[in-house]
Amino acid sequence: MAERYAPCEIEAKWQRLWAEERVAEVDTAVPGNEFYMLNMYPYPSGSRLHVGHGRNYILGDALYRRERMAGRRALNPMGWDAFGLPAENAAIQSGVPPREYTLGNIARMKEQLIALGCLYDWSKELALCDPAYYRWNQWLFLRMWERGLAYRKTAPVNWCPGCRTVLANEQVVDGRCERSGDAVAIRDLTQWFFRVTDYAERLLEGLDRLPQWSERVKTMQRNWIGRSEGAEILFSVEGLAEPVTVFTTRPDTLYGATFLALAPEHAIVALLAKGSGRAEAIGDFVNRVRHESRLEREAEGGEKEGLATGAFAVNPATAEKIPIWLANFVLPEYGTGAIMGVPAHDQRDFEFARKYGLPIRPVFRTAKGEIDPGAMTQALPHDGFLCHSGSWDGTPNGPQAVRVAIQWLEQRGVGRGKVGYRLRDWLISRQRYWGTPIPAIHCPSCGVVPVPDADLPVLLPEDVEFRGVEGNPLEKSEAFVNARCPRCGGAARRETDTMDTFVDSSWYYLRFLNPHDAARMVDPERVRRWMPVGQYIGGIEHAILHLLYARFICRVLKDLGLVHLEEPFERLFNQGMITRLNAATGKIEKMSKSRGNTVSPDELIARYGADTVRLYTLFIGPPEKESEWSEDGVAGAYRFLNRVHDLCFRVGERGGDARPGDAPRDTPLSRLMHRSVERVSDDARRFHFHTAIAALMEFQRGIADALEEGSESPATVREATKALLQLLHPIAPHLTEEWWRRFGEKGFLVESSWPAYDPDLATPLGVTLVVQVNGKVRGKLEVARG
RNA sequence: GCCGGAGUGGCGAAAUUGGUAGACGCACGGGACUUAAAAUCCCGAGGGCCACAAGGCCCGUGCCGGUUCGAGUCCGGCCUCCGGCACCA
Repeated sequence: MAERYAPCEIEAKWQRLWAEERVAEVDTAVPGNEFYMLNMYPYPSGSRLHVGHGRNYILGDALYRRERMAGRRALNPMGWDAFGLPAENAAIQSGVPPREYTLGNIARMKEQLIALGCLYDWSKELALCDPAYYRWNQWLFLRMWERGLAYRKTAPVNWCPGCRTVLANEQVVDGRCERSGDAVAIRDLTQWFFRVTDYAERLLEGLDRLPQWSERVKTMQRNWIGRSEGAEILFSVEGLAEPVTVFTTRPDTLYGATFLALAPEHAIVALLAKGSGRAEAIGDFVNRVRHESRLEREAEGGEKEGLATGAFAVNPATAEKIPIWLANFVLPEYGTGAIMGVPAHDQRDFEFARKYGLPIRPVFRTAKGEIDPGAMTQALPHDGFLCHSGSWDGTPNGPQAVRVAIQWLEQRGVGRGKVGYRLRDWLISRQRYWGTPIPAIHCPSCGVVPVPDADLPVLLPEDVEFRGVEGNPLEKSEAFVNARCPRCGGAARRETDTMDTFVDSSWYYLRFLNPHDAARMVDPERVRRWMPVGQYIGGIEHAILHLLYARFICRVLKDLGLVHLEEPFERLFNQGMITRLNAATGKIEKMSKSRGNTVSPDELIARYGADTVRLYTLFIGPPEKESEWSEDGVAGAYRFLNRVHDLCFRVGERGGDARPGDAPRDTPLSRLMHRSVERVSDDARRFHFHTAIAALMEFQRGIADALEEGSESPATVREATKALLQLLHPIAPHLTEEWWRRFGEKGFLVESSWPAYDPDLATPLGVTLVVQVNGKVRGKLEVARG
């Protein structure tokens, strides 16, 4: 009579034993070559605390176990990225203070992770909302400020007049506040930035040294940085002392520039309006464009809107007066916020010129000759040879033409070659309570003054109220806001902006090495031993922002002499998201708390056990792909574990006590074993646990059949069964530990060595030869290898 | 709109390098065991056509086209869905 598989008892027992005997403890002082950790950052949901899908954690844990079994050093710490909007919104909605809400979520999720059998080294646990952690955000900020890498400038924000607060883009729906429904206004605020653009070139170059990152992510990052070579050209403006600077990638088309277009936000607009006699029309236009929400303005390839300022600039090449326009499609953040309009050769400029009756002048002559501008229906390609371009005439299109133009500009002092980037500086200010306070003090006489290191951390006050209608609660805390100027000692006002949570998550991986070090941010010696992170796992939604910021901060730390490396993550794996139908929107969306479509693992664990949940989660499909959550296959996963349990029981009953080496080497079952070890090892290496599981299912069936038929020696069956347990262990750790011990092994299975295989025995004896005629299968032959 | 990715049976999927499309599961159908049911085990199955049968033929990896002896895989053009977003001059 077979024994029943009782997952709850087995799992509770092993979770207790692992904790008591401290399996996961790894001394960071010991050099190692692998370092596993988990990305805890499902932006933009903002919540770093829920167990939404669990696959991230199970994937990470399975890899960690595989590495341990392979005898390689691995560290599996857990960090909680616990600042963010959801905690603050929860406070507003329910009255629970953000800290309480956050710590409660951490405690609950920790329980869930332990219940899933994840082996974290809890001695290295971090919470990023802990002052012991965020004080180092502040310390880093001060070092960056000293070096000019942190600075202030104005930037527009979404302002909700009803809530008297700044809204995240996510909170603006159709130009209205998602909570109050008020129309959202654009306001200019002076805010803090990190000068990530100074690192654009280094961030771009570094991608070439990351062979173990997917091309997919590297391409996205390259496009995001958006390097483009071109030139800045100075256009003098009638009646003004200062010229307008324009960035263009095609300085060679300068002779075809028939107008200038400025972003309505451009600093010079106010000056132009003053002398123009149409200040009112200009003011209206600027206002209108600025109140188009950013999304509207940037979306839908929208309608080109423009207004002539009445002012004129001089084209430095032709010496002609050309009109200065304002245009909604020129963005203040890119380049210089001003462009030269070359309608003959740029589609957007062409549409704009047609709409407003501006001249179109081709400056390239193609094989077909010149084209009548009036007959054009779209912009011409840059093709052929320059014409109508003075001394540049006859230069062929391409880098040469650009060089000729730049040389000409530089000789006359009206422009220069320039590399432009699409990347913009990182706005880190948030007008919110639940984040790292920015360590600055506004003094009426000394200006903006840094908080001295000795006064860190600047603590978030706890005695604040959340009602969601008075703006940032920090501003209401007298005890927080009222400060002494560190320089003159006079009464001053503390900065109330807090930091973007991406600052926290940009360096936490380093902190796992010295989580309780009160004296310094990072420990360079341990960094030298452990870094870079051997394997980083995170959702594909972080392909750009988080990973770029983390690479940026790592470079800053290197420049500060704190770390020796520029690239923190040697190998990157981006798992796809688990999606699920959102009942509220009727759409299939990524599972996230802010979208309210998460699934808790508790119920499934209670019904089938953690091993089944892990097995099923990994069996869904390839982890790099997104997949839609469904529980249809859970029962099948459970059945498989039952079969394994049953097999082990029967082998234990009849298997004898064969010793290693007793088993004959070359039998069908031993060949299957070697083949299975090979398949599972290869699949696990490339994160394809789902096909590894398929191989394990075939392996289990093979052993069971051999046992049933009595075709193999007890020693071979027992050896194969133990190999099955080892291969299955990263996926279903509890059941496999249980049988490993029952088969008389001492110590933990997770500490055993990963089975090796003999390539000769892993190769099938026979091969199928397929006969194809014209690509169609016409026959098959079974033949012996060789 | 821009950048990146995906689309294969009723469903999740496999095919790592251009060479047997659908492994392994779910759901389903049939059978064994049982007084019965559950559980378990065994068998079946992409679609269509021909055949009493063994078996044979055709079609089939989102759509249209191309390269190749041969395409799920490579190339060009579309459609739909997902992620990111800042009209990139």
